[in-house]
Amino acid sequence: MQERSAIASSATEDYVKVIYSHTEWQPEPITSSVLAARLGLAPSSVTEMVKKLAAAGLATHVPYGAVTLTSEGRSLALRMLRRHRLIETWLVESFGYGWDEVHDEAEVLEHAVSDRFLEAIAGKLGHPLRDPHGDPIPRADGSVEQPDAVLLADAPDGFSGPVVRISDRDPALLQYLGDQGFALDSVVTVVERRPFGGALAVRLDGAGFDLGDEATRAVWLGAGSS
Amino acid sequence: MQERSAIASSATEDYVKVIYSHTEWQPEPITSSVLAARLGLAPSSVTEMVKKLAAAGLATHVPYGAVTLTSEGRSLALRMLRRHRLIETWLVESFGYGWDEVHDEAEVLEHAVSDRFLEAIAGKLGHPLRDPHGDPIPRADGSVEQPDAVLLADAPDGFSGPVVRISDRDPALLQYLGDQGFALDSVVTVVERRPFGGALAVRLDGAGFDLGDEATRAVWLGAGSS
DNA sequence: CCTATAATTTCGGTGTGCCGAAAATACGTG
DNA sequence: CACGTATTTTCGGCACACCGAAATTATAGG
Repeated sequence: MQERSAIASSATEDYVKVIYSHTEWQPEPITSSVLAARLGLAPSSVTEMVKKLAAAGLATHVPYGAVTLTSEGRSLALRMLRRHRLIETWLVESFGYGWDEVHDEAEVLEHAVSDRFLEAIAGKLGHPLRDPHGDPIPRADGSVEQPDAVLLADAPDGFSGPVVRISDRDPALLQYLGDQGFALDSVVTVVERRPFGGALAVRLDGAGFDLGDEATRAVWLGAGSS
Repeated sequence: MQERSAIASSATEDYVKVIYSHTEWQPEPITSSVLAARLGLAPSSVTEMVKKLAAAGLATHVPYGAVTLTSEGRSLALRMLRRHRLIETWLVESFGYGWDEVHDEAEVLEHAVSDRFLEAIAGKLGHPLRDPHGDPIPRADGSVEQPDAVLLADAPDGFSGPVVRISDRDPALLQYLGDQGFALDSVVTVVERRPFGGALAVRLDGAGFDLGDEATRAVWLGAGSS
């Protein structure tokens, strides 16, 4: 029998969160090198730490292969995502942070606040189910509403639908998209895909512009029409 | 020339805060063993860490003697006290925490929140100058209003004055005093000092009771009358 | 002033989490 | 299928902050 839910270190919480987050966007499990890149660490550090996660019963690891979470690891990850996203929502709603400014603050606070405190802010916010970027906020019991959505990069020409989610990975991109008028629920229409891997022409609030590869792979559109 | 204000570790912040706090109550500088006791650490750990504080230009240390802060150390300490006390105030005002419940949460958050965040809550609270225990909150520029007050243990018989400060060191004591009706600004009158180091009889809101040594050395009364 | 006791420091050691360099393994291409 | 490249792991090391045991220094009482 493994150690039953010993208190996880801040590092452990970060690893687990990143491992889980990856599967939110991509079905394939994450590899060491991607994990290292996301965490900004050397690959060797990741290998070592993943071994510890496995020893703690939070992850399983095929040597030279992928890293997967156990159900215990997944539940810790969901707990951390709930914390991160509730805190982000709260910073925007109650403190006037912009959606491009919340990430770093939430990154620190998610490890620091108590459950009591967290649930207090959840209550104040009316137990929201999505954060300022449209990311779903797991409930305290670990259940999540995964919105079905199509990546803007994958949307067919003519497709039109509301923005339901925007990746918060790159604050600069968030700021740029915000400046262009992108917001949750604003309706985007795919006008034309420029040939040879070029930009994607879209229309938003009547105005049209081109989006590069990075941007179109960071925006999800909800149920719409072709 | 020393390292100019490199970012202090959480441990450093704690040491400096405790060293400073001690001088708030007692004029003599703190010794290693008291520091160790306050921090809940082994004396040997403290010796070692104090050496690092000295190397960082935050403290000076006479071997086998006292630990004192440099002006740089003092300013870091004041910064941490401002954080701690603002957060405590905020937890009470905005989250319904009791004054005996805020300490642990604040202890963690004080190392985690950004300056931007801290000043946002300071603004929300109207830039208060004292926390729920009556402890003075340093201003952002490092200045502090030290209320002049007399320790209940030192007050003469017949002395009467408002509670201006209660030590937050022992949550259980805070809870007890709260239950007895003690609050900031409630007026306490010293009735009689029982002989042979006995309890102190006081009167509060018409009711009278005896307080032991520990309690009378945790309560300060403001300008009053004998 | 000298000694017993108390406070402090030194010393060797621990756990966590990180790194770079070198070795091991996997994988695509010819 | 064999070989070169890319990925992953192993290994030795480091910084931080902690510990207990042993050695050192301070201090109070006789």
